[in-house]
Amino acid sequence: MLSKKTKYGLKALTFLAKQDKKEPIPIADIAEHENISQKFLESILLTLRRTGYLGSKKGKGGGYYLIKDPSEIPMTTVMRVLEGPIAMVSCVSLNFYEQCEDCPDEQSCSVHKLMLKVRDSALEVYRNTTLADLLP
Amino acid sequence: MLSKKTKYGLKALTFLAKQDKKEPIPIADIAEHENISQKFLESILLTLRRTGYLGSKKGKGGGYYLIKDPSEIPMTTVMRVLEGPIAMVSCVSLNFYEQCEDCPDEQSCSVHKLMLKVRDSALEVYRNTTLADLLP
DNA sequence: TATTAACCCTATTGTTTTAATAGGTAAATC
DNA sequence: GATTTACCTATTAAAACAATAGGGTTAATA
Repeated sequence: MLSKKTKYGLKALTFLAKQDKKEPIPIADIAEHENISQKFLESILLTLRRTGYLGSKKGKGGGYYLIKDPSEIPMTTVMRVLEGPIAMVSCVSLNFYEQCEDCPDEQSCSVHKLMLKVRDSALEVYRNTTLADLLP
Repeated sequence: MLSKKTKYGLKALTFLAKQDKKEPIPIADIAEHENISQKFLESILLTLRRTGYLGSKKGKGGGYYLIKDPSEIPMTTVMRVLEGPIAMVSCVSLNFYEQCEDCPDEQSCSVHKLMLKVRDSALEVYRNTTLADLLP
């Protein structure tokens, strides 16, 4: 299941992408429009800033805004930062690889084989989908 | 992340598929060969029986065995029984659909849009992969 | 420079899910 | 009828999740 963190993060990004003017939007505004706990959203936006696609400005008139055009923001980055590894098992993860402790041989492991396919298909979706594709 | 339940279940099915003779294999044997807690595996195999692909026999000489050929066992069924819905959000689930409580309009929801794509791609993998494809 | 409104950070808590354990029941075989 | 094996119920320990609380810091504005 998708975590609420990711769900809220995506909704927040979409909300920012929909803004006409690219002025900073306060957290409180996003939280209200998307029905998200403000404090929770705060931490999510902080996390999202690590993607480099999201900028923020402090003080009066401040808030969050997109640095890049939505069409330049791929879901691979967003999903990895919010949800973590795209792979369902660490032994098929590109960015978070770890050997399975209980698995004697990766090549002959059925779980490995299946999850490799699933990862590849998910990756193709995320790579070919940008924030712009998610707008109404 | 894939649950251990699913991981173990897949390993157990693969182990059964690899057997030359199709005689029942006791849980204890599967558990030992695949390094799985026997009690945990018990409940997993019970769950898997609901797919209709797995048979069991009690008493001496009993155990679990595949009813169908591995090539006739698609991953869609196995994954749904073990891991639950293939969709990452209930509003895009085919078999476990539920409306999101916080979402005013599904059609315009960015999460819905993205997760629909992800579901479709995962579904394609699971539909086109049988237990036979996972054998070494 | 004082104020304001926003971002930033740490810690805690309640809930749910997961992974496993324990103990007993039912059925098949010898 | 003793043994073997699957079947069922309940409990628990640990982890992850979703939020809450409270305060601290920063930077515009007046």
